[in-house]
Amino acid sequence: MSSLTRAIEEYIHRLLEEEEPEVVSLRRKDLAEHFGCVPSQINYVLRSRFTPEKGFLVESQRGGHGFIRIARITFRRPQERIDHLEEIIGNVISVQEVRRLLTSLQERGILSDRERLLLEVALRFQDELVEGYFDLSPYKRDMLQADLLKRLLRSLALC
Amino acid sequence: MSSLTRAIEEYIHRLLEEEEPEVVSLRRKDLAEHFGCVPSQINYVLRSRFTPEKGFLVESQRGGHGFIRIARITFRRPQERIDHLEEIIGNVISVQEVRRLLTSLQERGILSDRERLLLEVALRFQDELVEGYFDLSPYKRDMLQADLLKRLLRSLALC
DNA sequence: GGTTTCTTGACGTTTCTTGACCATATCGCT
DNA sequence: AGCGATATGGTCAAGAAACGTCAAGAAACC
Repeated sequence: MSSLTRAIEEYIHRLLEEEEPEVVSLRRKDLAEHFGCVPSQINYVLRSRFTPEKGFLVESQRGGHGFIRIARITFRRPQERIDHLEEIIGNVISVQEVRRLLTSLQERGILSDRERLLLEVALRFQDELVEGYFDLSPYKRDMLQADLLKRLLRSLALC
Repeated sequence: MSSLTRAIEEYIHRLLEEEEPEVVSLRRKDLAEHFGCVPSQINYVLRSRFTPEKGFLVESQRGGHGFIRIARITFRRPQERIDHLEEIIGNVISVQEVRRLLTSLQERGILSDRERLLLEVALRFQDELVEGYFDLSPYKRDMLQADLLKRLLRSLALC
């Protein structure tokens, strides 16, 4: 009784691995039929799993010969990756968003297990400090968290 | 007899030991049923026993087909080595001393370049934060840095 | 006896699935 | 070229299925 969303996600990932230019094109209706679900389920999978934060771009076109095209974002220079990360993190980031981002980076092999652990501990420590010691508002805490995260990830992107 | 929490903790530890890549995935509801307790008890066990500081990463997802995944990152180490680690970092007070320890760990190949970088950046960031925002005395700042570094090193169970 | 840790349960939030209804691109016919 | 028909894909909301949070009281610890 595995999840439908996960099955579709894995299917698309497999397609991407096979394709050479790391782009796949597919029909929403066909894919939905293949999995025996409503077409809008495909949109849900794309919206939740193939986001820019996870390193994907999705384009589509309606009408006759319509299509959905999914591409991996690739970075030529480290600076591009840094810019992308900073854009995603923004000025404020919640604990949950941090989790998701780190999980994604780990899955993509950008972060090792131990590096992730260090990031988690550093973020937790700062959060404890800022909450317990200095009693800042949750919003301020999320701001400081974004700052720390950006700083840490930027340092890694450079080596 | 506060055995419930311990029983659940041991159960999860046993699962982790069986697994090859030390990761287990479980259903909160099932586990709670298995132990005849409320589901939130599982959260308590995870929060208190499977923290990043202790070398674990916990991820979860809500909603249909939700799950809780627990990964053990740091190696199992004999108690004497853990004691040894405690002995070394427990006595560290100044940032200088911790720096020396870091360099030594790095030279011995126990800490990677990237990991060292993360530690340095986290350290510097916290110091700037504490100095600029909260205006603590240099002595206090030094202590907080040492605390952070000790926490990070412990999480990796290095030594 | 006071403090920390544990246990429970009420209430909150997120994720997934489905379906009705909306928007738009292409084609074929005038 | 214009226009309707057809073929796609998009959005949104509702309901169900998990998991999370928080606070109060009990138990254990010192």
